[in-house]
Amino acid sequence: MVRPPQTTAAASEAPNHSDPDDYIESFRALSRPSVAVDIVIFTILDADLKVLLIKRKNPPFQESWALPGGFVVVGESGADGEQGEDLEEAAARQLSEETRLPRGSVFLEQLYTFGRAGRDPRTRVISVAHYALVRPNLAPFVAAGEDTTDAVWRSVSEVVSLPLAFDHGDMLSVALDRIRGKIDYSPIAFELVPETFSIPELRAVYEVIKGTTYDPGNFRRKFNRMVTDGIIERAPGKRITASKPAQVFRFVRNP
Amino acid sequence: MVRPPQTTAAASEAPNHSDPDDYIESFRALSRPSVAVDIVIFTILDADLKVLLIKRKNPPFQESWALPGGFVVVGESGADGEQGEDLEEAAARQLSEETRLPRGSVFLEQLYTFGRAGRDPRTRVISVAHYALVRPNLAPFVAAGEDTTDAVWRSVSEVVSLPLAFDHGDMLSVALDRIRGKIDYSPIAFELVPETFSIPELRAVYEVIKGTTYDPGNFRRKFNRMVTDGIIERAPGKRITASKPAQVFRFVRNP
DNA sequence: AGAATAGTGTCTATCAGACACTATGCA
DNA sequence: TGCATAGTGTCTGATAGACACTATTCT
Repeated sequence: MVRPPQTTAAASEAPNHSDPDDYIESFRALSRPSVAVDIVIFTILDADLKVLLIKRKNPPFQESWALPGGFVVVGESGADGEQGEDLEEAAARQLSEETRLPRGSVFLEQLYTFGRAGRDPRTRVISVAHYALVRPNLAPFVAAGEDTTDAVWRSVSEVVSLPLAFDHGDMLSVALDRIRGKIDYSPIAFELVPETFSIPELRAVYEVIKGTTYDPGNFRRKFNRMVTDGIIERAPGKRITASKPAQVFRFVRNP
Repeated sequence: MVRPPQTTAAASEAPNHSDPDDYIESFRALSRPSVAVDIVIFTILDADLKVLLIKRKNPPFQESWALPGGFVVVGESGADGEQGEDLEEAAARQLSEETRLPRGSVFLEQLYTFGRAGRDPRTRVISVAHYALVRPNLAPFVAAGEDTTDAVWRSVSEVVSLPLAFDHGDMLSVALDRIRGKIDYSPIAFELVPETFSIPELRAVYEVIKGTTYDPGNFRRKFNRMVTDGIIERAPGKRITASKPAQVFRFVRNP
């Protein structure tokens, strides 16, 4: 097993506080945690909000459920060379490795950075948490065969009362707060329906995320305003339901 | 000058992909950037939004203006020992070192993590940006004598068209977006007035941050509702102005 | 007395919530 | 034909914006 490098040089040499750059440099040497990226990946299946979890095979937290994640690839270089991958790159790579979905087909955004000392018992790890939204029509392709990856969709309502590895429970809470707040003033709901969708389908997304019901008439009126504002537009075809088929719409990315 | 430690062991040994833990460990060894904390510190002085900047004395970006910041202290230990300071601790320490204001007297919150490869030309540095809000009655104590610290309050309207060191210009933009959005649905405006304040004073905060004017009557009505809702309460005394003195209020933290 | 700003009242357009009602396709 | 759900219409209360007006203190 590869051991993390030791900062013996920095630790043994006392910083020279009279030279500010020396002072800074000594702190930089002392500040070399591992940096990870963890992702709270949501989808909606069976009118239920799901999160993608992985069962850990190794300690610590062996056999616990955890969020997908991994370490950021960092190059060792100065001004000229490569310094490794961007944080968004690391998150996108992790996301596509875990879901096997093509890049760009999944909404991905930085969430919050978790860096509490001791959050990983092995060594100091700072994790830049992200969240992702997978359209329900793509979700069945994720974790389809459990032989490809060990990831499974689990109901959020069950998972919140389940101890997750590390501080992943906190990450899930923060991610839930984020999407519950953000759905009201940003178009993230359109990331949790197929490219074309009916108003009742969109309403179901709001109801699942907010945990309340919406009056069908009032909800429709709100999105009819978005049609006249050009934010969404009618799409050809109809959505077949158990009764009367519904008109489908499409989100206009740059109205 | 202290050199950053090299991860020669990890770089020369090929990861053993058949053992997942070995694989992970090798990535962890490869993922040891420096981690910094930078802070966008706002206040309002002379009816103008200000940000605290520092003139860099050393390369890179020598003589450029930069945000206050510093490296996170990270311990080298496993399960039992100390792993260093939390991110919030690092930010609070940096904030109090730079402003000399007592802890807890300044609002401080994590903003976003900037980790683009190459953002620091020396080595890979990932910076967890924060923002802080200093009450205007405390602001004059900050950077009062330029002998204590080298920090100065600069007008945001000037700074946005000024090249800052590293990606600190991006940090400022993100921080501005954040407070402009958040002032509408969270009580952060109360962090930019003295503990007691008049309605016109509070209105001035909104006007400076949003860059618009508010109708005095309509604005007052909104905050009168907050009085009846117990979010703010009348405080004794009056605020002396050039004309009619104004009633003062106090924010009720837990109504 | 007059300037300046605090503070009140009123009209209107917009929008959310509640809810009754109509339309249409499927079993 | 009846059921289920799509889709429409209407009433009401809350609120934001525009703006006219009154109140109080300082100079």
